[in-house]
Amino acid sequence: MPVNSMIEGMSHPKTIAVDESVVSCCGPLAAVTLSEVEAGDIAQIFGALSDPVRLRMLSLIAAQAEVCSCALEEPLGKSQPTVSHHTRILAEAGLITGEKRGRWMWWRVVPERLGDVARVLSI
Amino acid sequence: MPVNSMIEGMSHPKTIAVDESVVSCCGPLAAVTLSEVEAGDIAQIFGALSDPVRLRMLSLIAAQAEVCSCALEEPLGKSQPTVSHHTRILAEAGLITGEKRGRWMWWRVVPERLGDVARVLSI
DNA sequence: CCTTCAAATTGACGCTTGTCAATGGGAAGA
DNA sequence: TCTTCCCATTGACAAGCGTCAATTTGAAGG
Repeated sequence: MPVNSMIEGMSHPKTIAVDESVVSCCGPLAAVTLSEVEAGDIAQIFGALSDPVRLRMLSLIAAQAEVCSCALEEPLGKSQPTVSHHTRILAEAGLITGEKRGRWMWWRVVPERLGDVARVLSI
Repeated sequence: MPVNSMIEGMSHPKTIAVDESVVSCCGPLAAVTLSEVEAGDIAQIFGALSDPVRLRMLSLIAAQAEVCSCALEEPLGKSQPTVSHHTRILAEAGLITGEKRGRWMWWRVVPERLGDVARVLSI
């Protein structure tokens, strides 16, 4: 199974672009040597996971069903623009989804996406 | 289960320092909110996976039982110092292990480590 | 020894990234 | 409409990262 079909793209509200392109579904790293584009797409997702603030953010969101942006600044100890920056990166990687209700932005994790990423590491 | 015991540290030849500190074994992201140190340790591993060249390198190594450093330059299209740089980062993250035999450096993936990382993404 | 060869290290360069102050956009409430 | 409040965007800055040429280390093999 080719590695270029490893992770399924997911759309996201607020026109944040998730790469629906190459990746699509399940397959171990060793199956086939990655092309440069494939590697780039997957690297982007791991890049989203490669920052401590974003990992703690993901952990915070995953712990509840839904979390408001405003509820992230204080536990993370980061400014509002910084929180916005990080949620954007996680969303672009398809790892979280946001929905604006009233004045608040509510974030949820996308478990399927996490599963897809995990599957890349299998063997 | 606390997230600070998520990934088992692994030692590596040639005194490349792998963080044997915090991480130790298995547990989903949502279990407990990550502390800053925990998040930093895990982020380092994802950071190793966040570069296209390193992903292709990992893919190349995983495809065989063992790969010589000298066999990586040409398929990756990178210079010898660059290859050395990337193998070092993957090794420091515990994702590959190297053994020097004669003049050649032979690399293998560490499947258990990949499994541990995958387990972090579970739910 | 001396030479040869593979890998690691150093130094330098440009590009990317995380951060925040300041500003802009848009939705609720008076 | 005007004000308030939450979030996104912009701009700027320092720090980090990927890359390679040049050099060093270290192991074979004459």
